[in-house]
Amino acid sequence: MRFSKQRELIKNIVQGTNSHPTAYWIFNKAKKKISNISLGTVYRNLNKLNKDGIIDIFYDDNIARYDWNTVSHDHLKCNKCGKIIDVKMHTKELQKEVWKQYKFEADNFEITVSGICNNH
Amino acid sequence: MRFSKQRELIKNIVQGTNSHPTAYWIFNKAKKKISNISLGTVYRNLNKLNKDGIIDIFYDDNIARYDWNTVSHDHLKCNKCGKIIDVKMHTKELQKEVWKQYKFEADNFEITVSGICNNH
DNA sequence: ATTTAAATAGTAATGGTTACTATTATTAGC
DNA sequence: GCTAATAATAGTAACCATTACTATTTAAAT
Repeated sequence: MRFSKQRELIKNIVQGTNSHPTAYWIFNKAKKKISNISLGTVYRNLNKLNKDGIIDIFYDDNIARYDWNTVSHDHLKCNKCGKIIDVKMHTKELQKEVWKQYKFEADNFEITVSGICNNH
Repeated sequence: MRFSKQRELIKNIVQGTNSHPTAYWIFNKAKKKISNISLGTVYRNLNKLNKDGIIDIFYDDNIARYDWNTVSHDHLKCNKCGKIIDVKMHTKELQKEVWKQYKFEADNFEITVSGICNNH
């Protein structure tokens, strides 16, 4: 993969926020540095960075969000303020449970917890 | 809400399968009974049935899937055959965990487990 | 039976994302 | 440093899932 200042910028934007941004948010942020950057470039690079394991993609309902945190983790989503908080849940018990009950070999857990965060 | 044979059909299709169908799949199935049914009608009624608590919507990556099972439950997704299996995980421990560690009042858990199902 | 408004079919529009293409820019070999 | 090869880009068109619009049909209350 060849260097490009667009990809470098996009990577830095994702790695510089905890806000789990959408592609469009990243695009607008990027435009402040490279005013004619293309939305297609943003998507192409986000996908490329994801395939290389540099960033993470997850879906909040039906839209993609990007995350610098590539180690498997979970999300707490506040019903009052919409904030999404990164957490790491203990899944060992769940893993045992699905194996015992369903003979399912789990290799990944995606847990989204909805509720009310500690700001309310 | 007024009766309509289209909505009745759509409800029966969703309630008659465990396959977690997409809107388009439901549309095609519905066309066999009402050949000129409109895709918009399918979407409108799926949303209406969901708002009335008759069916459930969840998102598999970025596309909506519909489920007759409206009680909170979780999914095992097989990486080999793509099959999505309904399960009910025990979330009491997780609930305690998010409260103790993050002071987050959980009211719903959405857990998707990826792995290999017992057909492989 | 008549009236009223909800629901529909058909189609256009929207929003997020991907594909295409001519041009630009990185990098390897001289 | 210069050139050649080709990866990456900007700009735009296309795509797909979903929603909105509108004239017409239909359920059901009077």
